[in-house]
Amino acid sequence: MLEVICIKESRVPEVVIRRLALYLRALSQIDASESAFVSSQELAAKVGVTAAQVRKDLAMFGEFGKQGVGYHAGFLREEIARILKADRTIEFVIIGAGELGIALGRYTLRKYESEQAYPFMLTAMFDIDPAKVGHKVAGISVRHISEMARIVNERCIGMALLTVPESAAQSVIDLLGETRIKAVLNFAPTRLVAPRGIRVHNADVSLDLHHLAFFL
Amino acid sequence: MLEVICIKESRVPEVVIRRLALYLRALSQIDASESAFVSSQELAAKVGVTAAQVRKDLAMFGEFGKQGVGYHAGFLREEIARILKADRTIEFVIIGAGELGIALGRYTLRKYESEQAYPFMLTAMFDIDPAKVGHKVAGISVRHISEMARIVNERCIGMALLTVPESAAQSVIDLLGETRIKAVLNFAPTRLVAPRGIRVHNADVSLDLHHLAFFL
DNA sequence: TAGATTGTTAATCGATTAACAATC
DNA sequence: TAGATTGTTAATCGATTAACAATC
Repeated sequence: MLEVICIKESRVPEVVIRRLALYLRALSQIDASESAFVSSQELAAKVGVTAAQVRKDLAMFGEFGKQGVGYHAGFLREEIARILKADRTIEFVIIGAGELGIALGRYTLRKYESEQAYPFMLTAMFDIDPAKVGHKVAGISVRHISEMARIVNERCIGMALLTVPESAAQSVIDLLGETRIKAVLNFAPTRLVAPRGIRVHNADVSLDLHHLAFFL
Repeated sequence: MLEVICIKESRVPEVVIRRLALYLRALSQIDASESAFVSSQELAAKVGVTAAQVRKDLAMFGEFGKQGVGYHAGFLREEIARILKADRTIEFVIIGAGELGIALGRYTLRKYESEQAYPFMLTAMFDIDPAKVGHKVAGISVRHISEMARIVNERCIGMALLTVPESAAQSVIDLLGETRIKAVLNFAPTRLVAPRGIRVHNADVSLDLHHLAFFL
């Protein structure tokens, strides 16, 4: 007789992670001002989901509440931040120093400097165009793409924003396969074949526009 | 005996609409070059879903294929474009002429001018800052927010991109309640309470970053 | 203790996948 | 006709909601 030992593949649905980010944001807003405890009901109302869903989502990661009382807002915020790795500084790079890349670079750097708990720090920007190399974006120099792999690996950077033209996106992500980059946010309107070990999310404005136009 | 006439509330799941936009993009790419017909299998492979899903999605809107043959690529592209309202020019405005607003304005205008079938046309930009009013973005003048309602209504514009700071986003969308705007793409990192009849989608980079950081 | 709210199990709902008769 | 592929129905899967015992 064969006993199969099933390793509980603790698979967390994507939607749960996304909602966790919403809970974190809501908790960051109430923490200081209101009472020290929040119920799943209150948190749910702020985020726009059901109380049962809040409890279910949190239950995937542990027991954070007290029966009859609710969740300690500060503690829950810290725990969710830990789960989402937002309790440490996350360095990232931007590849593609066009208008969108520069706008996102300035935006995130400003947030990092002004918001206490904002964890994402832009560390470097890259472009293939020699005319752009050397240009400074909010204090960060744009470097040539050929330096990318070395710099990313030296500084152990795991995250990249991809703001290159559609035609360049696939070749850039192929380059990233040789680096420590593990997560990529792709702004190019194209489906990328990701190298093994790299997770790609798409932030495609054209797709959002098409989606919205359906409701006109 | 009472006969209940059930109006088939043709509720289309959000994910289906999103995939429709992906099918449209894939079809636009193959149309000219390859064979005139595509099977659900081929289309599925290009988009990264199953063939059954392609057929199921399309079946929600009609019968577009021929058994044993597949779908005529050009015809299917036109039909999906019609469903997504991408068969006509969709005028939209950008509210908030900061860096992100300007970058998105230039990006979409360039696409509109260079891509044959790109349906989204930026018609006006607005800001509350008098220093920004009058400035031109790729030929489009930035106007004061106080002119927004009048211009949007005169030109029957239904779509808006919201690129104002988080603190201003809710008051702007309240203003939109008085206009013909029906769909809003919100870039501010905050949940908006939409006026009746307005559909809001969020394009929140911070949320995407949190989501991705989970996988580091 | 009494009231409230969690964590969890069971019921429901909806979306995806598989399968196949219809038919080009 | 024979082979292929659709449109659709049934089976599966997974996520959401409801309900409630446990307990603060």
